[in-house]
Amino acid sequence: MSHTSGVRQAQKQQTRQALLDAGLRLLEHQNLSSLGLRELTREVGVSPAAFYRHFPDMADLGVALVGESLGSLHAVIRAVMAETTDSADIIDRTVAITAEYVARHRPHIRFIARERYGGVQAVREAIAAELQGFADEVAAGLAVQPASAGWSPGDLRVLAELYVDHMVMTAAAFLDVPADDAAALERVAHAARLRMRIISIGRAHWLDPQD
Amino acid sequence: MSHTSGVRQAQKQQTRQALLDAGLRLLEHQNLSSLGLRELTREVGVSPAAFYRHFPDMADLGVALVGESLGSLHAVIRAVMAETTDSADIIDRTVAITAEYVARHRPHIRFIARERYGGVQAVREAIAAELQGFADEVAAGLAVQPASAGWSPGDLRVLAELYVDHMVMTAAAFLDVPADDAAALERVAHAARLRMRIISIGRAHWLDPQD
DNA sequence: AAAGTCGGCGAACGGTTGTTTACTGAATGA
DNA sequence: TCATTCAGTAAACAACCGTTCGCCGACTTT
Repeated sequence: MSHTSGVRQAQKQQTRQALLDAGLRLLEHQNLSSLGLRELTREVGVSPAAFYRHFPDMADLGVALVGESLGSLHAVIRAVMAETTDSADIIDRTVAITAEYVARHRPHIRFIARERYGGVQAVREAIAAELQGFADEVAAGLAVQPASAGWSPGDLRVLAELYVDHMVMTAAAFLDVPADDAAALERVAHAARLRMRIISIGRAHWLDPQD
Repeated sequence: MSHTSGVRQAQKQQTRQALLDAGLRLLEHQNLSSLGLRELTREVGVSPAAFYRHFPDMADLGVALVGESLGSLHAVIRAVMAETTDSADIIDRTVAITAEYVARHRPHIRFIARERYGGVQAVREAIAAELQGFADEVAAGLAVQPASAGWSPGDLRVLAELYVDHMVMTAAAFLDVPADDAAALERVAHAARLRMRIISIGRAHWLDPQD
């Protein structure tokens, strides 16, 4: 049995993290599948061989980055869903939170957008699994809302996925905007709120007889 | 002044097309930015240097592929939008057409999905421009519909973009399904129709006072 | 204090890459 | 018919790639 917090382990974690950080930095302008092992270790300042002490593969580093990028979002989503207030401003808050999250984790989100349909299967699958997890949480949150009366579980799941996809779509739109262009940011946010309202109204009138 | 249809030109076009075809084939399982020039020419059966007779760049070949992939879609979209029938089955038809288009142009669509947020800027921009063109057409189609009364041009544009994004989203979902798994295809189609109905209902009730 | 563990290093491996060069030979136009 | 154009070639270039190897030296356990 070894200590989990020895100097050894700490130093190892440190260069592992340095690899992840440098990877994210380099991936801001290129694909995971075109990121070279040597290119990465050069950026960190370690020898190429050192890479293998931490990851067997570049794909493996990618999967680790997915966890780092999306892991902290679960808590955020849960927090948003917990506010059962059916009021209108929940849309505004959701969009604002999305904008802030993108602003604060720009490289992470860019990485996710790039690799969601990228060339590395293991990474694609990791992202898909994470997004499905989000959809699960959203679906659970929707299920307890009064507005969901009359919805079949399957249809509710589709609605949850629509919300998640919309969130991803919004995040990607924020990515295309320079972080300091307030006017453009507001335009994107306005469009996002508008889309969300359309969806919410559609949900509210789903069971209307005339439709 | 040279003939545009000489034997010379025809043969050149032929190997140019061979390069595009081979590119699409190889890009089914990898990124554009990780596709090697030699890898491509090897697949076609020409010398590496021959590539430069047709494209200055790999990025340039990518842009050409974007045109080939999305160019023929304009006509399809215009056709769908022309059916001003506000009836419910226009949704079913739209989804069916999307499914068929994906089935018939699988590698093209996969390429677009991969490179939409991929690592090659010129290609990203080409795709974005093409999608904006689609949104223009959809917006124009929506504008003449009675259901659009009371919508500002800006909001109508957002709605059009939502429809286009939804189409892309649906196409990407079809990509993840093996082309012969009828049950899974129908599941995706069902979800797509459901999402589109939610959006359409939201649109219809947009101006309701209670919302 | 001695023995063991293990993260990082330097060097070497065979192989691939993009690009340039001077060339050939068939289609072209006068 | 003869000169010209030009798509495609073969060869060479330096640069870079991922991966393996044995070794070192600091930390860790006994």
